[in-house]
Amino acid sequence: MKKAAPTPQPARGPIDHEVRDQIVTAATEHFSRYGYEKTTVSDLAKAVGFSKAYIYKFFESKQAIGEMICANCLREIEAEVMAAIAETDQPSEKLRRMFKGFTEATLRLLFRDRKLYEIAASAATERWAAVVAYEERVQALLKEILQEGRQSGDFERKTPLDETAAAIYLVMRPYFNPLLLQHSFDYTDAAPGQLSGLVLRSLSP
Amino acid sequence: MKKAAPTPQPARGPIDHEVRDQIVTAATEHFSRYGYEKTTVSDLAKAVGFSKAYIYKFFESKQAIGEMICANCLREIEAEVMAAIAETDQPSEKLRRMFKGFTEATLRLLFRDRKLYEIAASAATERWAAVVAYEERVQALLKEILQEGRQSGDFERKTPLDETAAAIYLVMRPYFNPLLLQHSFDYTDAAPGQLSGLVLRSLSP
DNA sequence: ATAGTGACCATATTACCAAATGGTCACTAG
DNA sequence: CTAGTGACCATTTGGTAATATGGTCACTAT
Repeated sequence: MKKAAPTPQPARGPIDHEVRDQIVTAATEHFSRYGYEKTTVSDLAKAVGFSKAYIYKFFESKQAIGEMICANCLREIEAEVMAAIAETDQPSEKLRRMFKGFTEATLRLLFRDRKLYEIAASAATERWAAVVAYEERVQALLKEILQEGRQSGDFERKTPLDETAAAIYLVMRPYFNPLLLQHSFDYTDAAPGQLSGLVLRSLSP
Repeated sequence: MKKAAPTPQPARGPIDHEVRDQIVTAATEHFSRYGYEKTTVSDLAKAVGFSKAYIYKFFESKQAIGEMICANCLREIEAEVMAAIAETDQPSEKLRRMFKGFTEATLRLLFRDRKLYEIAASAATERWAAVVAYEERVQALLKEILQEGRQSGDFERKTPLDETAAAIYLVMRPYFNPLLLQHSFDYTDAAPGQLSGLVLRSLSP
């Protein structure tokens, strides 16, 4: 019962085209150097060597370009966390790493890639498709770990899986949603540990 | 080992003075009707019938007045939640009510008293003394409930109390910090229930 | 001494207009 | 037909001068 995201691929023009990639590359460069707002579509056009109008043959809007970059960014974070998770077999340790990994990666986005954060913030506020998809994937990842833990006997099996997953997601959310994380700087050191602890206690059989 | 809050009573002039109360009354009225930013100190002076300069005999700044109002507001929320908690004896039910009560009260502040929310937001962002004190009181309340539950045998006793309290506080925080709550509207219905459930599972002996 | 204020200052806000930006489209070159 | 664009429009944004606001202080009246 899962409908396609509101804007799965509203892309214009040929999906697979050299110029499209050039635009994305230029946008990544410009957005992360000068920021999303400060970069104009004309800047990107100049960088690619075409006219502004041509950009719009490939992207519906500036936001659509931002959405690409943002999606890449989120995929990167996700990949990093998944790598950390894959290093261990214990479901409980996976949960801990998931928590810590997302917090650190999001934090890095906020500090190291300050400019890109700007996009992520807009994306989260306006609930761009890329963000909705990201959140869904994170929830799916969480559910996988939970199921694995249930099968291995590490986690309790009484509470409905969906409820457990939803609750744990709510616990984690403030630490990988950039908007929320912003208001939790004082806690980012201790929170992942303390909260994984609490969550794992709640999962004990 | 608890130091006094950074600004316990930086109040100017006589603490107990009719005019001070009049100012607070007028400020409550104006702030909740027109908003904190839109209300000028001169407006308050006019409402009270004195000159603007006289206001400053009682308050160090406009923010100090806002802090008063904000503190009242928070005390009200707190009182309401404490009343709901006092209705039951079961520590687990107390926790549930605490969670639900704070969420609903904060939500009401956000919607019904939209104008006052403006102050609460500034207060939370800039960590005014009133907010710091409020957070400390909430944590203390939480600890009380936990200790009660431990003594009655309802809650586990292995995990250090301070750690349990800190973790649960982190779970609750997004729902009674106005800044965070703002980004969680989609979850305010389900979250208190689901999260109390998770927390209580983590507390089971 | 106490209750109270007008006049004043530095900064923040507003109001306004010119320039810049996101976005479209009819059009040309090949 | 395809690749590409200059000219154009409505809306934002940026800059700036005028105004309003937070805050102080020397001062008066009692």
